[in-house]
Amino acid sequence: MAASHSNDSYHPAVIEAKWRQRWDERRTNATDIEGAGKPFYNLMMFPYPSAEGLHVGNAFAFVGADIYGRFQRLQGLDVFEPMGFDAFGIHSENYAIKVNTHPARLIPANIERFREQLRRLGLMLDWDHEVSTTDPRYYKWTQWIFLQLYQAGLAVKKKAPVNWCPECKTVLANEQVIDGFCERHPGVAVIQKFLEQWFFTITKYTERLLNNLEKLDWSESTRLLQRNWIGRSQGAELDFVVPTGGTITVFTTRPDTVFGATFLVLAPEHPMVEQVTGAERRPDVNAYRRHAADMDIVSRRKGGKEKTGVFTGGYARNPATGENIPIWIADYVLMEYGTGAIMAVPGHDERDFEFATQFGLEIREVVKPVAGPSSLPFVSYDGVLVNSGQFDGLHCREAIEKITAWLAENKLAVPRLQYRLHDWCISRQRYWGPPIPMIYCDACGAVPVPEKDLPVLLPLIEDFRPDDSGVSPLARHQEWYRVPCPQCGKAARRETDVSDTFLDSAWYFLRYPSTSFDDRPFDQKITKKWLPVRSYIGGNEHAVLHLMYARFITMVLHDLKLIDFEEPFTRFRAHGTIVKDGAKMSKSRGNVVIPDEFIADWGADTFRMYLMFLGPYQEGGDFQDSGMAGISRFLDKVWALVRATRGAAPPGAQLPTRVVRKLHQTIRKVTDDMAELHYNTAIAALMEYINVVRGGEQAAIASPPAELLDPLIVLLAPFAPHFAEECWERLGHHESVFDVAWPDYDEALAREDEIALVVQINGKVRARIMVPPGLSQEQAVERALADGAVQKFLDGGRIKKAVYVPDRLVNLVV
RNA sequence: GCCGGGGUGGCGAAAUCGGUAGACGCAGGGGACUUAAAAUCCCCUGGGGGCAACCCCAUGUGGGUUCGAAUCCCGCCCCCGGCACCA
Repeated sequence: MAASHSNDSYHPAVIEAKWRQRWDERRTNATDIEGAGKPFYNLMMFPYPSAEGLHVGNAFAFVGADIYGRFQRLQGLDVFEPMGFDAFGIHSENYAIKVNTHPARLIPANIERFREQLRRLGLMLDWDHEVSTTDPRYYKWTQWIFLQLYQAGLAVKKKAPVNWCPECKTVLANEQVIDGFCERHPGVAVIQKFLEQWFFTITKYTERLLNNLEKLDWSESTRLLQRNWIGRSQGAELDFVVPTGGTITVFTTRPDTVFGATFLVLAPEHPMVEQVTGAERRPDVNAYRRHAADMDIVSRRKGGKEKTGVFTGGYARNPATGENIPIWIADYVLMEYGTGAIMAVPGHDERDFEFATQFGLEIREVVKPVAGPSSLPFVSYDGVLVNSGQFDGLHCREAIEKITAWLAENKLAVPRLQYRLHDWCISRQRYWGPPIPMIYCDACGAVPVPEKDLPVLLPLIEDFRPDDSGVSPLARHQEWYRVPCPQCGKAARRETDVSDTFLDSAWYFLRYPSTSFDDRPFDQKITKKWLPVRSYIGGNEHAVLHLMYARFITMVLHDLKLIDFEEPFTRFRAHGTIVKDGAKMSKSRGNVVIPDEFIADWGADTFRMYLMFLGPYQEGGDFQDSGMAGISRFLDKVWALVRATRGAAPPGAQLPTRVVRKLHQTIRKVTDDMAELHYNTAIAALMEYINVVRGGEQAAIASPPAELLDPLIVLLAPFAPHFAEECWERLGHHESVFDVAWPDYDEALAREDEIALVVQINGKVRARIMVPPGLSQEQAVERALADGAVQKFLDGGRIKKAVYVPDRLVNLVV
C-alpha cells in the first residue's frame, strides 16, 4: 500500500488506517480477562459524550494514559484499557432541551462519533468491555448500589434546600443560578425551597476518607484538594445557657477567646430562635427569617456582602464571664455547619467584628499580640490572653486546652471535630438519570424496589422537559408513577427523582472487567484479579466530587463484604490543562483546538506526540499550531533511517561507540521518564538520539544497522503506535511491536569515557577541561591548575579552598 | 481573603537532595541543492562589548544565606487553579 507512493515517504493516513485494521483483525488490544497472568488495570476518566465531540482536553488525557498503558504492556504486563460513556445527567438533558430532541435519540449518535474519534487517536482500548451509564444493563446495577446503601442505613431521606425558579417551576443546579437569577429568566429571582431528598451519609466515612489519603499514591495536588474539601477543624462545643429556659450550643475553634464573646448569632432557621425571641422583637425577627428563606442558596452563602441581622430580644449566659449577652440572628451563620449558632468574638474574628461595628455591639480585646501593637480584630493564634480572669498571660494554643478543660468540668464544653464535608444529596428532580428505586406506600411507607424488579426502567416519554406543573417529569406519567406496593400490594407511587450522575461514575471501574455478566454487577473472582486500579489518570476538575464519591462507594462495598479492598485507585495522577496561545480555550475566543482537524492534517501519531511534547504532562502547556511541524520532521527522519537500513550489522562489525553510548543513555532516560509521566523530556531524548545517529556535526551513518534502530522503534511505540508498527514491520519483524520487550540498557555502555569538568574560580566559570570520569579531588585540582586559562585567572593568588563535585566541577577559592 | 501551582531567550520549554542556565523543538538569519520555489541538508541564533582569544550582564522583583542560588530563607508584584461569611 505505502509502496504505491512513488517515493515511499511517510503517509500517516495510509499507515494509520492499515494498523487500526490490523489491530482489530489480530485483536491486539483485547485483554484476556480470565487468563491474564500479570493484570494491570489502566484506567482513564470516561467522557461525557457531548454533541461537540471529543475535545483536545479529552485527547490529552487519554493519550497520556494510553502511553502509560502501552509502556506497561511493553514491560510485560497484561494491560486492560477500557472505555465507556458517562451519558446521563443535566448536561445531556439541557442540551436535548435546547435542540428540542430527546436525549435518548441524541446520545447514541454522540457516542458513535466519540467512538470513532477515540479509534482515530490510536488508543489501546479494549472495546469488548465498553460501558454506557444510560444502558439499562448498567444502570440496573447503579440502582442496585442504591439499594445496598439503603439496606445498610446509608441512604436516608431528609429535607434540604434547593434552588427553585418560580418561572420554570423547577429545580436549578447551582451553576444555573446567575447572581440570584435564573439563567433562562434573567428577571426572575431564584428562591430556596425545601424538598425531601435522598442523601448518602458519606459523613460517616469522613475520618477514613481523610486518613486513607496518607497512604495513597496520588498526585499531591489531588490529595490536598480532597483534604481541603473534607475540611477537618478541631475545636469545642460550648454551652450558653438561656436564663429563660434552654441552652444554645455553639461550635468554635477558638475557645480561648470565650471571654471576648459579647453576643451570640444564630442561623435564621435555628430551632431556638422561636424560644428566645421577645414579643416586641417578633415582627422584625419573622420578617428577617422570611427574607433569608426567600433567597437562593448561592446568594445566601456568598461571602463579602454587607452583614445583615436582627436582635431577638433574648439573652444567654457566657459560660466564662457569667454575663448575659444578647442573641442575634444573621444569615452569615449557616444552619448546616457546626451547630448553626456561634459565639461572636468581635475582637478576634473579622466577620463578628464587621457585624459588631455595624450594629454597635461591644468589642472586647482578650488576646494581645506576642509582639507589636494591638489592632482589632486580631485573629492570629500568636498572642497571649488578657481580660480573661485566671487565664491571663497564657498563649492562645495553651489557653484553648485549658479553657476547654475548665468549662468541661462544669459540663459546659466538650471537645469536638467538625468537618466541611456534607452528606451527598443524590436526588435530582430531573428526567435524564436512573430512577431512584423506591416506592411510597400509604400503609408501608418508603419501600425499596425488590432486586428482582430491577432495573426500574426510565420510561421513554416525549415530554421529558420540566414544565410548569411543578412536579418532576416522571410524575406526570400515571402508568409509570402508579405501582402496587411490593410489600402489601396496595396502590403506591414510585419515587420520581432520578439519581445524581456522580453515582453512575462512582462505580464504573468495577463494571468494566465484568461486562460479560448481567446477573451480577461485578464478578468476585475477576474483581479480585483486576482491582484495585493500578493506574488512574485524569483531571483535577474531578478531584473532589468524582474521586471522593468513588472512594466512598468502594468503602461501602468493602464493608458490605462485596469486595476485598477499600480504596479503588492505588495510583492516581492528575494531568495538566492545555491552553491555546497562552489563553484558555473557549468558543467565544475562537481558539478551540479540534483534534479531528489536526489528525486529518498531520496524522494521529504526530498529534499524540505533539500533545505530549508541548509541556510537562502533569502541568499541561500551550498548544501552538506551529509545534506540530517539529514532531512531523522528527518522524520523517526516523522514517528515513528505517528506509536506509540494510538490516543487522555484519558479524564482528564494530558499531560506533558514540552512538551506542547515546543509545544506552537514551534507553535509560526514556525508561525513567515514562515511569514518571515525563513525556516531554522522553521525546526530547529520542530526538537527541536520532540527531546523534544522523551524525550532526560528525559524519552521518549512511545506513544505520538494525541494532541501532530496533530499540528506538520500541521506545517510540507508546507515543506513535501506528508509525512504530509500520517501522517495526519494515525492519523485518512479524509480531506486533507491542508484543516485544522494552529494551534494556547497559550502565557500562552508557558511561562517558571523557567528561567536561568545569573549573570555577571564586564561583565563576573560567574553564572547561576534558578529563576521564572518577578523578579524586587532588587529581582534579591538579588538572585544573595545569590549564592555561585557569593560571591566568588565578594570577598567582593563593588557593584558600577547593570545592570538588566529582565529574561536574571544581571551584578554586583564592 | 485563605490554600495550592507557576513566573527562565522572539515563542513552547529543559535544568530543582544548590554545582556548566537555556537540552529538545518552533520561529528567525546565513549557506548548500534547484532554472526557480517547496521540501531536505549544514551552520548561526539570550542581551551588551570586542578584530579576536575572550569579558560583562542575565532565570518576575528587592534583600539574605553560601565557595557557588533558577533551585534554599524573608519581603513584595503578577498569572493560573481550588475554596470562600465553615465560626
